[in-house]
Amino acid sequence: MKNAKLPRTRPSVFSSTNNHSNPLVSSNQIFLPKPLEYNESLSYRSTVTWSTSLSSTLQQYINSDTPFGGQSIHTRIIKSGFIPNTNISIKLLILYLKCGALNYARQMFDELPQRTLSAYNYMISGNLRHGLVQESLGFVRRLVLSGERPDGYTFSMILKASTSCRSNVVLLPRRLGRMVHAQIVKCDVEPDDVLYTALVDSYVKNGMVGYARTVFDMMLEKNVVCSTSMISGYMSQGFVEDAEEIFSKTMEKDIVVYNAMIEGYSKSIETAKKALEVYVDMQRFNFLPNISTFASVIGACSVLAEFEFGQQVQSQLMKTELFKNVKMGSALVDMYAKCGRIEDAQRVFDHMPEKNVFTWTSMIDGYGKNGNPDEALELFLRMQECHVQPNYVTFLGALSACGHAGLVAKGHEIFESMERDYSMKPKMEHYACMVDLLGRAGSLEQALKFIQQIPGKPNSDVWAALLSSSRLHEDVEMANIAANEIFKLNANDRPGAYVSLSNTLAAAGKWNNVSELREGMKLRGILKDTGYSWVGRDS
DNA sequence: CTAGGGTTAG
Repeated sequence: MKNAKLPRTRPSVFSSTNNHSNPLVSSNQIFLPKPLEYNESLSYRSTVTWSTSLSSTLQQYINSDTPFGGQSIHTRIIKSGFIPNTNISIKLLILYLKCGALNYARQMFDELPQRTLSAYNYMISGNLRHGLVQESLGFVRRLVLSGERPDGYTFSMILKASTSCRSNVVLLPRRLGRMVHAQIVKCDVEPDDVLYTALVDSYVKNGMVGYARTVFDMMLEKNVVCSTSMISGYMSQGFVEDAEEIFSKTMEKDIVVYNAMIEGYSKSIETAKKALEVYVDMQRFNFLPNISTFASVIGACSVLAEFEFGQQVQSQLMKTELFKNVKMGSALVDMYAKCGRIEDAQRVFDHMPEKNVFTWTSMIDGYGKNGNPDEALELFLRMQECHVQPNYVTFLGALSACGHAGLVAKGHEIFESMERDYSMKPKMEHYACMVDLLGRAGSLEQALKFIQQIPGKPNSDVWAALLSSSRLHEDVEMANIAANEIFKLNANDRPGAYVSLSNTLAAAGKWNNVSELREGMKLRGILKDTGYSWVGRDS
């Protein structure tokens, strides 16, 4: 297969799709000039004319919104036996990239007489834009091996590739960002705004806001794009005031930067009210909310349980075409459910033309949390009847519904069906849910036994579930076991475990033990005399 | 040919 040549006459790249029925495509083909017919007997001069004509026709297809029709030009070239020059080959390559016909683009690339830096960059960009990160990085590799030196375009795409994928695709992206940064310096590439922004974003996406800020400060003029990255970075680390400072200094605001603020604010209950303010504010400046705006502001309403504001947002959403969107519907269902407005959630749910696993999960979880676990489990069944595959969050919702209803046997059944029927390996969260289920029902011994048979090391969530059940049932001995396991595990969870344990002791009237515990915690440095401070910045 | 934003749990 590796050495397979292009067919003399190609099958349509889009034979599987319906593009020929797209009226835009056909009308486009009428308006575009047809290249001259190639004739073997034409003079050299005519050949040049034909090439020029082909080249400009291809360019028009590339520039159009409907590049698909351009493939017919390639077919005609092949049929005529004409050997296209490099210019035309590159244009065909760009055309195929734009169409998403990446295998054809690759073949055009491989057949080029010489591969220039820009040809590499086209391949890197095209593959990246169609989500093929591995392929894209493969061309980076080939570029480096060819001895050609990458330029600013290449570097910004490498950074984008490393941030647009999950860590297992590129090894250690956290370090990769640093390495690329070093290579940029080494290759003597003078970064422009775009490359600076890509660097800022790469540091931001890896949680290194300190480095991001350093690069950000190196830019003489901060544009709205890099400010947005910086804002998202600060927001994701909880540095709200730093984000606000950048936002206030951003002169030419656009919808994306507004959305970044709304999204950042919506993450915590303390700031979510500001998310609503920005949402109102941006509309005063005539920015119409788009799909991201709606998603974030609906999220803010969920956090605040502000269903009345949510209703207004919904009515604005209804005026757009976005109300049909599954993500929007799911966000609304979730919002109403989180606000305790389960009948509103159900109404949105019923009117949705299309539902996905997110929609079902939100609804199931909503019923579970609003004191109707039976309905939750009923929905869980109906979802499976509708052939929607539950995911691991759905199982958490179903299991916690069982926990709230005290349906221990049912919980076990669902837990077992997870692996048996869906080949999904339970995660620690599911084990924690089961411990909660058993513990809540008062079977603390059984919960402990369950923990002991968990494959792998139980984390502090699992022990915390046992601890809170112990507290619920005032089982001091079990609370001690659970809290001690947490003390051994995660420093961040110690204060919480301490509070829970000392409450259990207090509830059982064991005041001596409470003060003993307090002294012991101080000695071990888990409890400080003054308040806690575990807020730290990176770098 | 290069840069920024969006749904589900605890």
